[in-house]
Amino acid sequence: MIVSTKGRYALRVMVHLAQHSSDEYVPLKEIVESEHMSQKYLESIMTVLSKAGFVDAAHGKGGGYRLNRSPEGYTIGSILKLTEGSLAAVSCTSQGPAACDRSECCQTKPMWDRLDKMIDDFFEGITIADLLKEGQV
Amino acid sequence: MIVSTKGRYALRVMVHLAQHSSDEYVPLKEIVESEHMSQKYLESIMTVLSKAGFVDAAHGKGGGYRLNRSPEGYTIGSILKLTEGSLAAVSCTSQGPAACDRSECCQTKPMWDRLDKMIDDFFEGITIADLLKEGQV
DNA sequence: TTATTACCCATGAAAATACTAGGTTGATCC
DNA sequence: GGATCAACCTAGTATTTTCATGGGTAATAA
Repeated sequence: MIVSTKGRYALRVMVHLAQHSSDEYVPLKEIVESEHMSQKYLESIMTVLSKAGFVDAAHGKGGGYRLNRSPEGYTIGSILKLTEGSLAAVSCTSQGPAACDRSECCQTKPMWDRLDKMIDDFFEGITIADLLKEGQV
Repeated sequence: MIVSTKGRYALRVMVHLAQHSSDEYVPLKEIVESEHMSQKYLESIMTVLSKAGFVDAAHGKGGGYRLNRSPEGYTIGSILKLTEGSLAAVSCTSQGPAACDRSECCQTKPMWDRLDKMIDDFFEGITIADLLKEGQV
């Protein structure tokens, strides 16, 4: 598994915010109800997104979260890297070159590097805006 | 993480067998020493490869494991699917369509499907023979 | 000042991962 | 036919990751 619920929830929340966009803040409670997620779990994810400047947050009545860019401004890769930490398909490549002491003689290392590159390109080539379109088949 | 040590060990063993090929059997002990792996852990992986008919096994003195096809006959995908069970990047897609009850309305599902397809094509397009070449840079 | 909503910190159950331990079966060599 | 070698089988276990839960605090609006 390359992407856990953490990253998937983050994406779905961003899509939800994009769909219900305007200048209004959307409270977490509403998202949780319509997407059937755990509120407490989502809170911890939203804090990360908020601290990283991906969303604006507002306390109190009428508060909640909202996007601060257009949906085109968020790549899937940027969101997943933030919430998942890394998108590496194997541990050999997730911590930089030093993670594997056999990297110089390992016959499989070049393949993992190519895979990582391919996955990174894939996610960096898709934005939240693309997901909105994709749903309207 | 999409590929655990289990699958990575399996690949490295297959590469090792391909490199030391002939009609001779290679005992696990030798592989473990040259690749620095846990013997007992590898045993459990080899049993899977053996039962699936990927390698021949022989007991006793002069025994061990050997490939029963040419290196071109093994795709990386076939080995990883066997040892890892699945290569799905997200749980939504790993158990077939039924795994996610929101798949019909989910905006992200088509993306996961495309990712899975891409990863599958990647691994099915590489064989053990390719890895042998890759190491000789 | 009360309701609402984000934020913070700690804890925990369940599953997956990466082994470890000890014994059994089958083949070869002397 | 006994010693040795190496695959095979069953079970257990420590560690880590995942996916939350619970309780409280801080900021904002009506």
